[in-house]
Amino acid sequence: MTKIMITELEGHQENKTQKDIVNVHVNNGGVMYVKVMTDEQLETLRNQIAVYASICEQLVEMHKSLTAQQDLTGISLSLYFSPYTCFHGHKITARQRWTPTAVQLQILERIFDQGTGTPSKQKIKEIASELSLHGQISETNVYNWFQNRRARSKRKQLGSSSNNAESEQESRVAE
Amino acid sequence: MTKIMITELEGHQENKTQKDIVNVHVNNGGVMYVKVMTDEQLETLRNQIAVYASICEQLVEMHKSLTAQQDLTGISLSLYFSPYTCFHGHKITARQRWTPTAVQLQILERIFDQGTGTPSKQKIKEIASELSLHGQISETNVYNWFQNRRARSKRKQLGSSSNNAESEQESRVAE
DNA sequence: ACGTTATGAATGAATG
DNA sequence: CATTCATTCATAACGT
Repeated sequence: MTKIMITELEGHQENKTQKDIVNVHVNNGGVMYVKVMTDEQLETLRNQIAVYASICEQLVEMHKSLTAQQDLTGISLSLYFSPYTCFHGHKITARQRWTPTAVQLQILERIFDQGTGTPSKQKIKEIASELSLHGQISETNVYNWFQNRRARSKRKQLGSSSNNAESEQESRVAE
Repeated sequence: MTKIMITELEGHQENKTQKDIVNVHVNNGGVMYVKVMTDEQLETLRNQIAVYASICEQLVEMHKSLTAQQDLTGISLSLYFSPYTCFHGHKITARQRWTPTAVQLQILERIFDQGTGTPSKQKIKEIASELSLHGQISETNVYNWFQNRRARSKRKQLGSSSNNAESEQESRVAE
């Protein structure tokens, strides 16, 4: 039976409608930060994941049938996923600025985490080449990404190390 | 200051591997059940969703190449969904966002109007420090505020003068 | 309750 | 690199 004392931070707002992910002190032993969420929020998360699961399944099915029979001219597109759930704005916009796809991001993060800090020119070329398999990308994009990523992770470091006394006041949700 | 007593349900597990979303009693007023999760767990959820996103994209790619090869008439699945969608930067949480109090806003506006445009790092610190007397605030908040304030006041200028650019929140038609 | 607007925050790119 | 700018997403606030 673990008891946790939750003290709501920043009481500067009277009518907090449903801001309810708060930081939490665990007072048994150390100090541990956890999130608190309502059933509703958790439900939302579950739904989001469920939607993905559903989409994935449908796509897999689709792919299977496609590869199985080649002559299916009328594949019923019953596999519409209703985009309103998770993808609230399925705009068909042509963005002018590059946005990494999920796959690309994953790869980039992985490389970044390997700590091989400096991405040499050669390296950049390679990465860009690999990433181009998963979507439009240029070497400049890769370069910028690493620049920004490093800078921002650094900034985060400094910011958090400022004054971490145990005062319950601090400890805003990490950015 | 709301105090919440968390008692872990079914304490039949010592080494809580990662089943540790527990129910919670709120003892102020009514009884409210919420879940508690560590950052780590939240991260896990995020990753799960990210993985789904990744898989989905890959599947879409697969499908695209398949349909491309085989000239399947009428099967143009526009499976495109914006990568921005739900987890812009893998953020899932209902992020709580800072909202300046009236007093804070007043002060900020005043400083902004003084035209001392660039708020240096040091300045930011001071301002944040002062504003913290009037409510929860972080240096990042201050930084962002000035950033946004400047950008938007500038945009307004431009918009009113010559051709009216689209408002900030438009959605542009695809290519 | 629900759609709109205002605005805090995230981030790709540019600039020094 | 360090900062700044520009654009866009996401949501608090607000009107209906």
